[in-house]
Amino acid sequence: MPANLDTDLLRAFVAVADSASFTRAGEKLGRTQAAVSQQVRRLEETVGKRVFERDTHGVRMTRDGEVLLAYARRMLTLNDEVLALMHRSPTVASVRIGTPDDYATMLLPEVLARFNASYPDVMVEVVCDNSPDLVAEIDKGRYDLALVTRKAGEAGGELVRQEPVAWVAPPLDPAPGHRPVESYDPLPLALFPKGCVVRDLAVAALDGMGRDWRVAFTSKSVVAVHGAVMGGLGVTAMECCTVPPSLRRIGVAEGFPDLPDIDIALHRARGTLPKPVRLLADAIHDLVGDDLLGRDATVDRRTPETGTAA
Amino acid sequence: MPANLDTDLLRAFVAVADSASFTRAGEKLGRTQAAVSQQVRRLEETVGKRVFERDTHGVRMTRDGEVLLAYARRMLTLNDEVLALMHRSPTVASVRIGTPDDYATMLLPEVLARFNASYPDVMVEVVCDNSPDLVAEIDKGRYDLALVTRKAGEAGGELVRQEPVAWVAPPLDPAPGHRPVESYDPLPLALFPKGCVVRDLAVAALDGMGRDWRVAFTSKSVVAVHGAVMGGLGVTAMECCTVPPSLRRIGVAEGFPDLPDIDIALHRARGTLPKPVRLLADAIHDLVGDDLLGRDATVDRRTPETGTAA
DNA sequence: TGCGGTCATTACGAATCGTGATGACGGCAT
DNA sequence: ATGCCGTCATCACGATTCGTAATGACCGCA
Repeated sequence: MPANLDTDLLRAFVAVADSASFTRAGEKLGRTQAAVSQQVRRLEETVGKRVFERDTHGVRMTRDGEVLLAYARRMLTLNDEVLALMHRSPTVASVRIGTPDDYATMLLPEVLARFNASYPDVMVEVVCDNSPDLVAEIDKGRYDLALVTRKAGEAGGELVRQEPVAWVAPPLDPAPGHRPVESYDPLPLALFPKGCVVRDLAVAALDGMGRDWRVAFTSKSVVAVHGAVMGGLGVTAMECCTVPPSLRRIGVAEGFPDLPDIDIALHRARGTLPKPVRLLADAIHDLVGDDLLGRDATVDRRTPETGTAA
Repeated sequence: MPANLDTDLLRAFVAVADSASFTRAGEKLGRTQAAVSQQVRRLEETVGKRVFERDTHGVRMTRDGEVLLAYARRMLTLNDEVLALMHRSPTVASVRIGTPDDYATMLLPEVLARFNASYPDVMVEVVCDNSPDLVAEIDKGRYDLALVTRKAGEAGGELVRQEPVAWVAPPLDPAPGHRPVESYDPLPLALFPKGCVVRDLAVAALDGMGRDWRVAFTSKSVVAVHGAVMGGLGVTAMECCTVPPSLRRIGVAEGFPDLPDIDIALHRARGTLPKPVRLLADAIHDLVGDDLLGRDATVDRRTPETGTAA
């Protein structure tokens, strides 16, 4: 609906305003005086107002011209700024990856550190959101990559690795007469908000065995969930690779249902991806998929049954 | 030197960014998809960077594209703003007049009041500066009119009226033994800054009769000079029409030299002036030139000799 | 393997734009 | 008064640009 002011015309207009002369403006612009005259005329036609009072011996600006001049200068400044910005600085290679908070905290730092060691020029931007939203938005081009959780065997994205999920409880309190929180009924849970795949698995498993539960704590932040469990607010379920050593895994021995593994999947934005993006995707496959991370000495991979036998 | 980003191209670029599709952007713009494709290509050529990663099934923005997008939006916002501004509001008739501080204070208010009564729709903007600067700048189009002082009979501008200049001293102090300030030697003067015509006349006249003087006070503001004289800091010279009744005129009786009249001249900007400007110019000629102002009962025109005879 | 969607490319015709010449007008000097 | 020089406006023309329509290449999906 609104017309577009041709930037060339604005440039000519400003030149005339500055030099108070069509002829000198033409010289400054490398154009003929006739060209400048026509440019100003065209500009005046599109704004619908006369911007200069011409006369056989000079040029004066009208009030409307002064208003336009201020805007024209701002527009040209932006024009020049962005051109300088684009032209000087070589495009910095960057990758934008979306991932849930837990992977961003427990999985990615190691990957990014190693990746950065190999490709120090690539800037990586990590955005946290829950997995379903990430999958929905990657097709809109908001991310180059998305490392998300999906239910085992589902479609969508490339499988990076399968990851066991464990129940996690606070450390045992040696005080006499203390009842562990996992024996409460209904069972208090510290969970991620709705939309989290592991949350769905956990409550489905509890429902399947007829165990009552309630949500005692919710946060999108994995460290907050850690803290809540550590503080005794409840138990949680999370991927083994995100369980800190200070917490205690529990399982069938404590009367908890087995939880299926989940997939850690990598989605790529559509289209031909820039090289840095492919490089980071490869690094994720290599480092996350090859058991190099999150399964080392501090957090071993033993199943809860063996690991939590009292 | 810097290239110009065609606003049409920016509009197309933003449309593509918003719709994430060349085809839909084309529909939104009323163009063909092919046209949009070429527009984006041209834009990319002028910025020297690829702004979209295209692909057979969609479009994603590059990092450079995001930078450009922010600027493009700002530029288009300015574009639309100024067009709305220019298109909606009818040009308000306005006149910009430059004049020295003393006329602006003592002469113009009356003129403008009467002018406004006849032409209430015309907005008058008064800018104060000293006469030589005003004359220099009116040719640059900064003013429509300039009402200035010039030496009697000089060229430049239209003579509005001739105005006598008088020496002005503080009221007499009846206290016994008090010496009037005009008898001091060197004579203390309260003057306008350099560039003021009356100032030049005054010091030239004093120098011509060999009287010593010093500048005791300087201000561009006529009321400040009034105050300085009233406070006894010194004497001054000013056009009769700007002498307030509270001050005392002096002249040859007190040993002061006669001062030549000065001209009050009206300059017009070059070119064909808008009607409101011509109307105000006429009003100034009528009201200032016809002795209707500044020479009435409160400040009469009698020469200093008769007016200050003790 | 075709269908339907994407964007890119091409050829061509119309519209635009800048040039160079010319005209009108006013100031200034002769 | 008259001619000269400067201003901006106008005009016709030629080169360029731009948008269209048609076509092609490619990919995902059924």
